Amino acid sequence: MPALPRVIAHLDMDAFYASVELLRYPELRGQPVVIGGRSRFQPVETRDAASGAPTRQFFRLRDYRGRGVITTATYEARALGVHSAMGMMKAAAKAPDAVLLPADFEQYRKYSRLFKQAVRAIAPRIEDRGIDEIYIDLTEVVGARLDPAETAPDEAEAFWCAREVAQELKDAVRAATGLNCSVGLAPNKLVAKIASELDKPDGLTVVSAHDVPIRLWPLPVRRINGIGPKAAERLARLGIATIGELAAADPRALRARFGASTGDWLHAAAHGRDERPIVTDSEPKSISRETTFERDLHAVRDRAELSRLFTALAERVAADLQRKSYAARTIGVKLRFEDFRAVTRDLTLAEPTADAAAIRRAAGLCLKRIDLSRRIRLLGVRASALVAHEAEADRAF
DNA sequence: TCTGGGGTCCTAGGACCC
DNA sequence: TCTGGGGTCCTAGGACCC
Repeated sequence: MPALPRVIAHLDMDAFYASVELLRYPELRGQPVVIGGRSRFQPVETRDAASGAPTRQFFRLRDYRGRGVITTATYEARALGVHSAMGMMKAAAKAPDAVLLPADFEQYRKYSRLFKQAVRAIAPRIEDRGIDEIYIDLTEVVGARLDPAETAPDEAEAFWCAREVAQELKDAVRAATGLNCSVGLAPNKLVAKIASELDKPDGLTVVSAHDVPIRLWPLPVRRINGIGPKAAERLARLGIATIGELAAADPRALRARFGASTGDWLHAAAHGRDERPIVTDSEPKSISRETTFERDLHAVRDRAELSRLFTALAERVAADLQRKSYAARTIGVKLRFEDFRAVTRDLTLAEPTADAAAIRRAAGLCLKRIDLSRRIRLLGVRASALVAHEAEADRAF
């Protein structure tokens, strides 16, 4: 029996948070809409002065005051130059009339479960990559559909069949949620991820191994998942801007500049090579809560407020641990100062805990090891070295 | 008026052990 | 030219991703 060619899909929901909001507020369809900022910018339900008909009053980006970044923007807002991770005030300068909505993660998680269920019903081998994207191993689904009399299915046939499956996945997601997604099909995760972005929104894009030079090589190196701003900058200094230029670079030179492991990875990635398997189940490694203050706080002058916020964070971490049935052996804190520099401290305990008071105590010990003379803009509490923790009720028997 | 919140993975040094 | 060498745990920071 010949080995089936591997077929991996990357499925990415289109402007996910914003699209979920448009289901709730269909009157905003076609308008620039951004999600982000503080939760007080909720739409206000009112009545039309003349007719008495109920209407909604939305905040506009120009109304926003305070800290925060854009989480998601509709394609209409992106056309105005607004992108996720952009500061709210900068976005407001570009698109003052864009409608502003605060994030509603409970709602997004609900739609996330819905679309993943719809996919799982067709193709069960799924790797979760966050709330709005997944990898899917379609190898066996495709193998089961190909003619069993076929002795040696080739890559072209496999992708022909996979394209049909992918269209079914898109239809099923749409039926379950009313939302569009984009799918990339490729021999591995790395290429599938890039492929899913090529025809967004509502795309379905195949990039086979044979297509890599035509489809991938003209793209900037930043499109490779794992090459961020720092690596792209270092590559640019070597005169490497595109994936093709990276593919043509001397592997020995890459190893010399980036180290053996990263150098080899860069070379393989540029050639579209990636053997990583689909990981269908994984345990969390850490659970954390953090908050950026409306204004920078001082350890002495704002002691009471900081202490209250610190306790609240510890309590939220404890609640998250208990809800997910984990206990943590390591507790840590994170601070960001007014100059945006971040520091972390952590402490490993003798016994794992999920208790709010114990977490607060350990976090307090961590905090004592930090110089608190500068003003603070962010405070966080983190639990790691997690161990599965039976609920008390279960353990009693 | 700069720059969220929740994560993962990697590196690197020191402690400690055999 | 010598100063042994692995392995694991803990801690801190940083790059990167969604």
